[in-house]
Amino acid sequence: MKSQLSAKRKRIVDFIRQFMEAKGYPPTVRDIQGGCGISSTSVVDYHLKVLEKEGHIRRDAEVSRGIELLGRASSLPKVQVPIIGQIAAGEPVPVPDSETWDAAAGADLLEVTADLTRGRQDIYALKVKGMSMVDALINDGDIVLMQYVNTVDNGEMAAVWLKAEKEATLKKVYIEPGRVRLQPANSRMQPIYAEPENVEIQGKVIAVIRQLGKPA
Amino acid sequence: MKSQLSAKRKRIVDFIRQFMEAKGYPPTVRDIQGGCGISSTSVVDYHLKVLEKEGHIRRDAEVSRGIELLGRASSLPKVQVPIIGQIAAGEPVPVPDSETWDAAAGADLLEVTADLTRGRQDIYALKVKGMSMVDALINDGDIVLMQYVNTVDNGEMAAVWLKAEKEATLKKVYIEPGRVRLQPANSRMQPIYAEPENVEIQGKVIAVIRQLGKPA
DNA sequence: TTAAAAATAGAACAATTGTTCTTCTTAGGC
DNA sequence: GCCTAAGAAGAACAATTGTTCTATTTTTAA
Repeated sequence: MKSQLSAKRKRIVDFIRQFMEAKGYPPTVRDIQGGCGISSTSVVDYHLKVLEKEGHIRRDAEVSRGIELLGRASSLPKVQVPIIGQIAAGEPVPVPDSETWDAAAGADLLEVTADLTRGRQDIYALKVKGMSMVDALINDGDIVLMQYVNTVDNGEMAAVWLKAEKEATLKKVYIEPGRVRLQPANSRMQPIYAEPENVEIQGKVIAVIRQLGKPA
Repeated sequence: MKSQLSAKRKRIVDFIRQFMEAKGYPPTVRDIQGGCGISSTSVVDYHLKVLEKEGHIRRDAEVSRGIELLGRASSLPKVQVPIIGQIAAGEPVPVPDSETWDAAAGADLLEVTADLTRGRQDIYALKVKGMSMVDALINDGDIVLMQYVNTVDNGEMAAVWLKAEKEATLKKVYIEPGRVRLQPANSRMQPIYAEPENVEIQGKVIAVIRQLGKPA
């Protein structure tokens, strides 16, 4: 149902998008009139009616600024995730506290679409430092999205703190009788085993994001 | 400047957010009045004035629905990236064509925030199949964001098609005198060398996204 | 060329909607 | 109690803004 846009109507849609971005609310018919160099409000209304029929916008009758851009741009909400620190082999893993998710708290924020977090709560992010996690297929500089939990299901990847060794690592965790098996994500590599008392789950790994060719 | 919200004002802010999500445009004073069970428009105006002074919203005077939520919505635009196929060791790498970025073209779309693509154009995505890319620290099921280019700078990671071997791989590419060095991202591993005629750059790797614990 | 469809113009109207004014109630500090 | 500030109520007003009507021009198709 969504046919191709004529030049003028594409201009109108673009204008609505820009206006929305700049102001936070949609333009009026007269805003569009001025912004697109159209000489009458009735012409704007005419094109808006066509755009609605073609499925590019949705309009609410008799409602001021009652225009919504469709084209499934607005579907997925964004989530802001605080980057609370870095994870490195020899350092304790930063853990979120009650203030971590206060909007005011000024930490670095990463913005991701909600499909990455799948609507989960208590999400935070850590920046990976060093090459010690390559067995988990995680590189220096990667961002790991974490969920703050103290237990994980078998096979889920978690940030693990090995108390005796004072070492942080990212591994798939399997609870086995009398021991915990820590399995690298790279299944070609060998697991290591640890005493249950020696293992502290610091959080569950939800996703990994790597940007290549970063500036310094 | 952003003090804590009283119960009633928190309700108003939440209502504005929900209304915005549902309708695509902000509510009127009277919408808020009805939605929050307030008995007079002047009371709504009173609270909106306070919310603006406290920095939670921005208002445009004399403008209908002239309310913008601040704080969140740092308004990084989102980008829709088509997932045009999969990349596996023994298969040719899908390359985008002119129709790939037509909004209408129905392929799977991945939505990411623009900071991931850094505003680059001609971005597409591939789903990694198989374990053959683990030397690039890329796992089965990962999504790689690609930019459609035929040449890369030294050290950038690219999707490479080795014509003779009929094999696809993701490697860092270094042009050297008389040969091309293909270096795994895992720097502990050894590079391989190829004839320049045997190397076809299919695209540059911009980012890697991995979701853990996916449903089937 | 000619007729139909698409697009444009200008104006007037009516509904929506922000603003303001006055009065009243409630809550907390002294 | 008495005071001040915050909050609430209702109504009236004025600006904003969507809608509609008729007439005209341009484009498209036969």
